[in-house]
Amino acid sequence: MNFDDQLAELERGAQEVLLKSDLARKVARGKPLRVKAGFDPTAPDLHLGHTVLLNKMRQFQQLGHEVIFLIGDFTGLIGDPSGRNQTRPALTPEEVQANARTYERQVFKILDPERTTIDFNSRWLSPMQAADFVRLASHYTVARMLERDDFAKRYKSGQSISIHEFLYPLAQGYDSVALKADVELGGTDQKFNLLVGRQLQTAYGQEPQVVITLPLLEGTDGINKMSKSLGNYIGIAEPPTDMFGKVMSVSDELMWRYYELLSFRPLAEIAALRKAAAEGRNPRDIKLELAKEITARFHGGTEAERAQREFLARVSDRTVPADLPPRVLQVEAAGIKLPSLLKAAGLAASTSEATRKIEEGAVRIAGERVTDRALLLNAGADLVLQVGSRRFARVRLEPKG
RNA sequence: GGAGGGGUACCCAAGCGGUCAACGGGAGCAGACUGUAAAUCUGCCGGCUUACGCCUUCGUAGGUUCGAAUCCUACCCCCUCCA
Repeated sequence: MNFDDQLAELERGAQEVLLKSDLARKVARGKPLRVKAGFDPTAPDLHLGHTVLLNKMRQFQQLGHEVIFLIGDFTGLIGDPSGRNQTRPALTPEEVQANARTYERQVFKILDPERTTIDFNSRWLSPMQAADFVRLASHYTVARMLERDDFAKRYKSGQSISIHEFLYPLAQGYDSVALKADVELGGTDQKFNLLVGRQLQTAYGQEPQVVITLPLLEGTDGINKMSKSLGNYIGIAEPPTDMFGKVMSVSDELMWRYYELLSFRPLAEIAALRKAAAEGRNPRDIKLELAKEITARFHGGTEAERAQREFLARVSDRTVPADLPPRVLQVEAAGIKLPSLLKAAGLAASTSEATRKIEEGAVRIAGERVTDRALLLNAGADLVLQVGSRRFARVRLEPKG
């Protein structure tokens, strides 16, 4: 890949590159760059939102650069005040290690293990003496600290800012010094912290790192950023059919955003897809390709194909999934009433809910809509139950005792 | 340390002695529509029920009352202002 293409590739999808000229100069040297990205030691359940960053790291790797996956176990003690997060409970070293292993397992679906170094910032931050921290703190000013938007807002509105919160950006910035980072990647919400790194590197006599911020991916609702707590996420460890279905459930508009940030396709190809859509190609088919690409990334091509077939069968043709694991339920000799059965099969949270769903016409047995809430099912039956278009169960009823 | 405000179902938020399982909004679920969605419209949205009803819920624990989310007492928690 030539120089210009390489630069274009690295800037793809980025919100900001500070400074582009620095990046060009560093790349032009032809030596592998040290690319750093920090991760919180908590919440090791990664979702697609996290992978925007990982994808960028991967791009660097493909161009021959070295990536440092930094786990902020020390800074985790502080708790990032970005976006006014609550103080997090301190994790034990064992928990941090366990989380790190979970990260590794998930992260190497995207990153190249050969070109990835996993590191912990406690390695250099823990041994620091109080005097070292004083020295570190001397390189930054209160005025600059208060430039950060959330600090500024809180200060202005009279909300408290603990001194230790100032230490977070400093510690994170110092990580770049310790690692001699050439590039640091992060979400747009990290911009301030990343820039502190540049400042501190200069103060410690190093060449400042290039800061690349990446946009925060919207969740499946298309409004809020993807997050586990909002329930609008697509986890990278989710089963293929769920993953496929969730990608398909995003709006047409959001699909293009996902293409831009999650697909590995060249930009030219994506442009071609847009053109096709504008000329009347069914957006559903374009979305299928996206869903397949993403599912294949985490589960392999075969599973992705299967998930697609399943999706089309279930949603387009409204048939039940092929390989439902059968469940055996014990029932009284007199049989079991439908609402109780739905609850026992895990398709409804309560018999009350089950009753409502039956009356709403949402319940099907073997594909046939059932509206009789008093329906009695007897032992010996082998049933495929369905609530709505998404919840299925196969149950075999056996007499109790 | 002083003064004041508040804790209601998943979230926000009304209610301020009975008509309250509790207005309204959001989220969620379902039906219709569709290209799978999104949007829109409609319904549901504590539990149990042989559908007649029954049971539990409004920070916690007591009390007053025929009757309390609503009044009283104590306690716990949160917030704001002053110091």
